[in-house]
Amino acid sequence: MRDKRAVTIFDVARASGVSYSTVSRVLNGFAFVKESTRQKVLNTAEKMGYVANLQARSLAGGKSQVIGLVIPNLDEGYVNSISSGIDEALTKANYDLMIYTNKYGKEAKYVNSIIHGPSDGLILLVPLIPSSYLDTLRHKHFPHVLIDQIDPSAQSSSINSSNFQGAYEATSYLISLGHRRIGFIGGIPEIHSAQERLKGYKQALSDHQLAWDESLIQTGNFQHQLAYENSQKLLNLSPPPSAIFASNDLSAFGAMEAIRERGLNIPEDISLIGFDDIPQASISYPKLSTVRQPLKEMGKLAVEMLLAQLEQKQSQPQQVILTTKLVIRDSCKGLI
Amino acid sequence: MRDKRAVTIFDVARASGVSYSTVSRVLNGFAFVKESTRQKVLNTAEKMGYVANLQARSLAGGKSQVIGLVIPNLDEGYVNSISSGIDEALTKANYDLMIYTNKYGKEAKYVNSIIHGPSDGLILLVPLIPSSYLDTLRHKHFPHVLIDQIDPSAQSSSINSSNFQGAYEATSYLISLGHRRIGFIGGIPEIHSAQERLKGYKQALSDHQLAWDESLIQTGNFQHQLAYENSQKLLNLSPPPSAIFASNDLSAFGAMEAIRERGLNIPEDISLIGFDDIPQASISYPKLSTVRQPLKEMGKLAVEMLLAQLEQKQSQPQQVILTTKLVIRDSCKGLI
DNA sequence: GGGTGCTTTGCAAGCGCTTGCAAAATGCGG
DNA sequence: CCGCATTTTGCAAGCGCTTGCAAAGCACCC
Repeated sequence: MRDKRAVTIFDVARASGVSYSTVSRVLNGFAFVKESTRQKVLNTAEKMGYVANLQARSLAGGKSQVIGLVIPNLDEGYVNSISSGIDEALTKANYDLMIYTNKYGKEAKYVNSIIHGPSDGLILLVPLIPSSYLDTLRHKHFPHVLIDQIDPSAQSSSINSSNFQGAYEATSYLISLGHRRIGFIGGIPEIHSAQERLKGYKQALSDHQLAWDESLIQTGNFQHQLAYENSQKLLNLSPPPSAIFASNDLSAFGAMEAIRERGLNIPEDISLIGFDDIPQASISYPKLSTVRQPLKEMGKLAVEMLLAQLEQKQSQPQQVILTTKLVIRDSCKGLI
Repeated sequence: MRDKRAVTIFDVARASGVSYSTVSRVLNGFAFVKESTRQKVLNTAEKMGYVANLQARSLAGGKSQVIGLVIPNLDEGYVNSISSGIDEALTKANYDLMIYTNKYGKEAKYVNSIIHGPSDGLILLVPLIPSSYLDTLRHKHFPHVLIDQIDPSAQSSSINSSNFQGAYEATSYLISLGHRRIGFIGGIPEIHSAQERLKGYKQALSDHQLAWDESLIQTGNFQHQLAYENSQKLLNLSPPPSAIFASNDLSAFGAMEAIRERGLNIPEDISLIGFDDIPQASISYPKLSTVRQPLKEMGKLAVEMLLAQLEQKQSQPQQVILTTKLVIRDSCKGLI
């Protein structure tokens, strides 16, 4: 079994000749502690190798220095890039990270255990979250931030990127290249970002006086496999589209596979553009043109907003929208 | 601020007319509780929406149901696949996951805080870990499992895959295809798995009476960029190798890029094989032949071994080696 | 030298839970 | 129906920490 004996504030207190509450106050950066005392305590603590017991601290009503992160899963590029940004920011702020995975579609019924868990706050990076979940969070005044999710009531802080705008630009770019029949592979229809991307696509078409053709629009799920199948359908149309806009990079890769299977070349025979700019996009072949979401940035910002809540600096929920950027690489080409 | 009021065992105890310690025992699956009492308590707890306060439980000496995972970072395919396996197994066993990132090379000086943190046990998925770190873990009898790491003293449980064997097979496969000049892109030389893969490569060559040529062996770091540069060097040799074996898939993708930049085709002009079989390998172009490590499996097994330790079922450290498997896809071709 | 108004420190209680120990129930044989 | 061995239960202490409250120090003034 695990040995638990460790240096406690009592030990530190004894060693530095003060009371344990003074030690506690020093450790928590409390005011009203004489500077000389503070130094003395800090030194002995350091010397004795004191390390705070976070569960005790948390139990007693203090902060646990743990932030929870709810994500759909651990092995998806998009989520990982954001998580990585979160992790970096958290590390810098001296917080630990607790990860709760929650597969798409699986009821997120664990709010309660999370709230009663060690986390001081929660970052939700799950696109489809039941509103009951959010209600609980708000009702208990549990600090949280939403990523890639719109809160219709605007009662929770959230971070999104300009999905509409990005999709609009991507589509416009294809149009400017001369494409007129542009296939669209959507994401999960219930998800806000997916809806926005579709809207952006449609808007760009109509702004350029192009009627959009329902048969060119495929409903997807942000995954490789379905995008692959959807692309096959697109390719079966006559005439097939001369370009495809996939709602995320993963789907774009699915499209790539389908296109290649037909013996077609990207971008010579068909142009392809994605959304996200996950790391793979820049090392695929051909390198994928895509709409970049500032993924790490989103994670970092989420942490900042959450910590601001924790420090009571910011009480009003904020809705932030980060701008996307068209990244042109090698997967699109002008129509001759 | 966060509202903390929650249902405690006292509430449950009162409501079901027993003492709080009885409730505690029921909740912990203790023997010596009358079946009828158990049922009654369980029911009221359920009804009242009781959820255990893990920090309190852990403070009081119980289990926290949290496992710590130390990984280099959050956005790398190989690590994520394993982590994903860990997460699934943990979820199934009703444990939560605490993630500690620890960039390659950065001193892992946080053992102490982890040990004093909420984790009941620790999985270390960091290839380069200072032995002082391990010493602390062992000294404190803190349950832990190593992944992809050899413990020379065999005092810690560890999980590895057959790196030597896998590299041997990959190389032999290339040889059987007629290749004689096979470039090798290594991993971080200090890391055991990297060493084993190099050994496997060399052994395969010498078993086939091929002298190995130092200029064909490049020292890498498992990353895309360096592999790209190393591949350029390889390609500059005269004659260049007709095949390249990269120590991991990420490096293989770096090689792909370099090869393509020369206007060469894979596998027509040059064959390429990787190691790991991360998800991208099967959707790249061409699809990458590689040596599959059972990544998820490794994660799952790590959890099992750790939980066995926690339940004191297994006290002897175990060293497990999982077998790799050659996965032949489209990136290798016989020499004409 | 005593009073006043700070600043600094210490004590005690309590966060929600586990667990050793002792007390209460229960069962069984006689 | 009693005594004794077991099975169940309850009590108290304690895990390491925060924090309200009160006591102690201290500087300064009259």
